[in-house]
Amino acid sequence: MLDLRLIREDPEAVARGLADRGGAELVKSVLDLDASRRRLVKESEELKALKNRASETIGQAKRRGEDPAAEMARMREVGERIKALEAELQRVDAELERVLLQIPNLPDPSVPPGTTEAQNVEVRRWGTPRAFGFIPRPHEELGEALGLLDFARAAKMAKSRFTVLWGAAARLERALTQFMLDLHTREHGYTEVWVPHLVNAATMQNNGLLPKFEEQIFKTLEADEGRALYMIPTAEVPVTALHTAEILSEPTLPRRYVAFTPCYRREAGTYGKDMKGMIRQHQFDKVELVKITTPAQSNDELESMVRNAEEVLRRLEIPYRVVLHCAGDMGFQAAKSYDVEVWLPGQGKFREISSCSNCEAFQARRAEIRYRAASGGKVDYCHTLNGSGLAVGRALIAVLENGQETDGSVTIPSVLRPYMDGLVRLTRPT
RNA sequence: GGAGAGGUGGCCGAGUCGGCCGAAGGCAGCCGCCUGCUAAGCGGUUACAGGGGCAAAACCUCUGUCCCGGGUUCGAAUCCCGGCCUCUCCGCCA
Repeated sequence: MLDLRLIREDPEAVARGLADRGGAELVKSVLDLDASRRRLVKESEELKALKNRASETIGQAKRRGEDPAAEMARMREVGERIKALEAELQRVDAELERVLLQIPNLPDPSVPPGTTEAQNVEVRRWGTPRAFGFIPRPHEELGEALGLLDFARAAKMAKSRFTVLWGAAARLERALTQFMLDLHTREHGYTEVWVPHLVNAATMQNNGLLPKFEEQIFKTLEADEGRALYMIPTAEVPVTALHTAEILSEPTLPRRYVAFTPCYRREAGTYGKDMKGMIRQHQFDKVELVKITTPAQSNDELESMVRNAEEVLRRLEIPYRVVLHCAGDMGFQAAKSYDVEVWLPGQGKFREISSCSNCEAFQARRAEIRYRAASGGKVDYCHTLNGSGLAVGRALIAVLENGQETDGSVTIPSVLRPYMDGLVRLTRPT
């Protein structure tokens, strides 16, 4: 959610910032609603002040043994008027919030303009794709041939976009997870947290996922609809929510958290897209990085977060590139975001394996995550950042495709072998 | 799931038959004084949000907030209803 005050004070700048991402047309209605809201607040507060003063004198009169009946009757009427004003105010507030929730975050000044993927900017590349000497196969072929990935059985018990991992593949999933968590906790200074995988509607809304992305999220069925829980589409949701409605002290910032959770996504509207293999699943594992910082720290912390995500692929010795999103290609909550794209020889292209975003105060404002400045004691909103460090399923794909050999076996990156009892190669079990 | 108890400021804790309670007292923090010794004493001070005034900061003022949401009342931390959470006992359970 954007700062209402900013919209009020400089609506043109806000509209300009939103030009590439949509929502600019909503600025006008925010302004109108805000104006009527303030009118209503003013009037009802004046009446309340009047009423409070009168109640005071009524109390005093009663204690003196007088009968302030006339005054009481008058205040009864004032009370009715206040009630009416508040009903109207509630309506306007709800509408204002509804509109505000539709507006995406403002891009950081360093974000390139543009409306589509084509205007994203590649910032750097690392590693050289292997020369295979044969045509590298996509992971789903490799995995099925090795008896490690089982799409048919997953579809039988659930539906498409689910996968069963057998034996060494299941182990590899766990090894990757463990490796990433160890790297981030031991070397990058993150604190590991374990969090709920189902959260309430308020938490989803504070994050920015509701109401905009309701159709992308799995939801539990409750007799009382208002108490439904949502399966997290990413650990970003519960981890960022950790400090909801808290005031953190500046010296404890930045907070750096890492969490491992499964992620659940409906993938509505992606029919036909990435249907093969386990690129796009309803359920996948992810190691997520979250930071809570002061406004001054956040952009530096974004840079180091991307580096932390990249480091995973460097240690796995898998090529990748880093892309800076243009304004129009960013997620709803992001002010600036980088994708790390891993090289997938089976597809012959780079595919997103991590997305690191600085949401600035967009989420913090909704969730009321604040900090008290070390000097001066001022309270202000924190900035929140999140990034995958990394998507485990896609990392597994990358390991399979990049490590494949002529005979269809797969060489395991050396950094993972300690987590696999020293296993060097995945081969077809005999 | 059943029965009971409870949710007050950074923490502890008091709030009578609803008014003078944004809330006693203690602790902690901050500022100052005093003191010359690893401490104590004295005085003051310390919540958050929103609106208005101000070019703005300081500041002034109003409103709201004693778990949350409704209600009763001229007036509610105090009464009523609903919800959430915590604790104890029982049941069930990985």
